[in-house]
Amino acid sequence: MGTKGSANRQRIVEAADRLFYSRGYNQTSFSDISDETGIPRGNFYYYFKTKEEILTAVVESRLTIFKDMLSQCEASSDDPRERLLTFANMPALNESQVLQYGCPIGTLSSELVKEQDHEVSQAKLTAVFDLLRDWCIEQFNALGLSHKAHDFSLDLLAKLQGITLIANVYHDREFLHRASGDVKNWLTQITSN
Amino acid sequence: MGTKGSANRQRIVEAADRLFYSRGYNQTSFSDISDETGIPRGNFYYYFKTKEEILTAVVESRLTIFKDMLSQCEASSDDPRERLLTFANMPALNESQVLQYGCPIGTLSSELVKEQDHEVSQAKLTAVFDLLRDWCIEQFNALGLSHKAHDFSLDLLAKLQGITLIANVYHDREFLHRASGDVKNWLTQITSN
DNA sequence: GTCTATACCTTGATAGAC
DNA sequence: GTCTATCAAGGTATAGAC
Repeated sequence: MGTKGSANRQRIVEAADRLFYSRGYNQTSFSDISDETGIPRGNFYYYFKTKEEILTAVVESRLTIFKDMLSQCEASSDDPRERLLTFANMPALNESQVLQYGCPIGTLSSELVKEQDHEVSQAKLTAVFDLLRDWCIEQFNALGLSHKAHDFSLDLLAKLQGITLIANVYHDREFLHRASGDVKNWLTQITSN
Repeated sequence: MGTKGSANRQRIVEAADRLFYSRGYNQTSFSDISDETGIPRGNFYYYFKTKEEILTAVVESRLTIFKDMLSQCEASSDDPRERLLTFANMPALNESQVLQYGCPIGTLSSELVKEQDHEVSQAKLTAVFDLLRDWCIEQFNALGLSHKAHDFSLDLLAKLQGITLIANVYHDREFLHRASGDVKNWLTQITSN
């Protein structure tokens, strides 16, 4: 296995992933990651040259997590309509995390757009959004809605980001589920003909 | 005038407001604010005991800005329906800022929910959301939709936050305006009977 | 490959002269 | 009221022993 297969490296990325999500990137220090993993600070630089490289690795890790999530959506049904419904249910499914910390890519994006550095990580983050958008487009295409597939897909992402943010700010479980239902109703409506 | 009327104090808050918006709270240092205002770092502590107090002052400043914005919405028409449409158009109206830095309260909230400190500022931030929500509720009430006023209001906030976040991530001006139009269509639909 | 020690800088915050 | 000098703590990053 290559350098990326190191057990320590993976433990660092996993801990950083959790901490970046629960505290934010800028509020997570090497000491925090060291405390969580038991790996001394100085040892990080054997695996990563800078803190941003850890960030990049975390974003890549989230990319594969979202790929797996999309695989689950595909496995849920052969019907693209059902797949989209499964997709739209993800925020509600991850209720407790969403209420506490928001969306793993939405909140991180909000944090990173504000900085002039981290261009690499930021590009990779946008790639995660692209992944989701393109997957949705495929589903809409398969439903014969190719003329509106792009707009519908961005709409869907915006709706989910919006209810996630409001549910997070208010820690409102009720709203999260009610609004998720509304999104699913909207999906059924636009995909029925 | 009270202590809050000091010219220097106001200059600090205004500079901090801009910087917190464009760089984020945690990424803005006293040195940054000092550079912008020309006021030496050490002098800040005459006006504010901690950095969080500056944050609180900034949030209070944004609260009054949003109050003014709502006043403009009310002045735009006597019809609550028109007022809501004016409100829904705000992200599109502030296009350039939204595309670059997102929503002034949405992004700040996302940043602050992740921290255990800043409870005071966080509470005041939620108060800004409450202000907007309650104003929307009033408009829906006036339209005879009191049974759905609360849900509609949260929906509206979520929609605007969602399109703002996606427009920000993608720096997509087209989407911002198209999706704003959709929200306004939705408003006309649910308020017509 | 792993760990310790440490350099160097910036941070928020303080003390005290003027 | 305003400013300079400085503090202690914590940040990222490096050097080098094992």
